[in-house]
Amino acid sequence: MRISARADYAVRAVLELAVRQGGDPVKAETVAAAQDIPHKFLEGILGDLRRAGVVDSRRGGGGGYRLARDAASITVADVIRAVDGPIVSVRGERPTGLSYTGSAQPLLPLWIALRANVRRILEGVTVADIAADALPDPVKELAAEPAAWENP
Amino acid sequence: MRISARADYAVRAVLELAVRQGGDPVKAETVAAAQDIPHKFLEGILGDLRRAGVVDSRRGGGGGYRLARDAASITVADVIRAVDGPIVSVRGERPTGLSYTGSAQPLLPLWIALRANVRRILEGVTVADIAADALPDPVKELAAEPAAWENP
DNA sequence: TGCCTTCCCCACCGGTTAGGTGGGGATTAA
DNA sequence: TTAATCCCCACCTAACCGGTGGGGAAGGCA
Repeated sequence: MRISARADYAVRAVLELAVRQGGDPVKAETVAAAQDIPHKFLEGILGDLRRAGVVDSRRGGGGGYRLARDAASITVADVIRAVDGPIVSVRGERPTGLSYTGSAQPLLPLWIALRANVRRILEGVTVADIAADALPDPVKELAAEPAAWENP
Repeated sequence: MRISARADYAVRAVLELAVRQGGDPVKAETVAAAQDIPHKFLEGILGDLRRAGVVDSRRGGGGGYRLARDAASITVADVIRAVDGPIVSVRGERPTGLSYTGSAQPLLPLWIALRANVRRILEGVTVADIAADALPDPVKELAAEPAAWENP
């Protein structure tokens, strides 16, 4: 279960747009420098985010990117789906597309529960939350447990 | 966030050993046929599980595999770690190995919380639970929500 | 002692993905 | 008209995923 570089970069890019909200559009180059993301790679990511309706763009001098809607209405799940597609997959398929037989049958509800649990986090945190350094309480509680920081 | 074929196969293989517990060792070929897993591919997976101390093996006629300990003490997380390494990674690294600066700083606790949440599921479900078709209540509740079955 | 069975190790392989780069065209502001 | 900026496409290398094949090592049995 890996968070890809694209996903990580995308969240950071959107975040960078969020904290510069209100002013002029922000150039891809500016975002790239601020977050230390390869410029051309970031352009592809921003293209995905635009097609998904997360950001808006304007070309030409003084152009750049800005959020397409309020930061409080953009969840981390939105961003990740925009660049990576489905959040959780098993062997490349959505859990609902699987079929198990015999004793393996309870595996399906297990994967479904896992996905629901992941969504609970990623759909419950907005870009505004992160920008304000104010993660929702349930998330803060999870991160506060010392065990969560251990690598078993 | 994908569950690899290796992980899926590994859980199903261990499960197959669990339901045949008590008798003779089970041949890889038998597990492969029962769970429709490519035989040679499965052998590699069983090797990983053996090295991780999840299963025991015996060679020669009448040989095969069996669980190394009680099914109730083997969690799904144990099995997945045995074949795929760390459960959650960001850009190939463990979350604790990351460093974010500036406005992206709250990303670290977010990934940590995400990992903790995933672990809660995978470490909370044992092979015995699945074999008995008796998933823990919290998992059952998650899977019972209709929204968990939708593909947004 | 052979012989059969089964695991065990290693090498390889084709296709996909991840991560990244480069060039040039389209659009817009000044 | 010119400079800036996004936009699209092609490409590239390395790694990974899923899978296969051959042969050797260990164990049971006659």
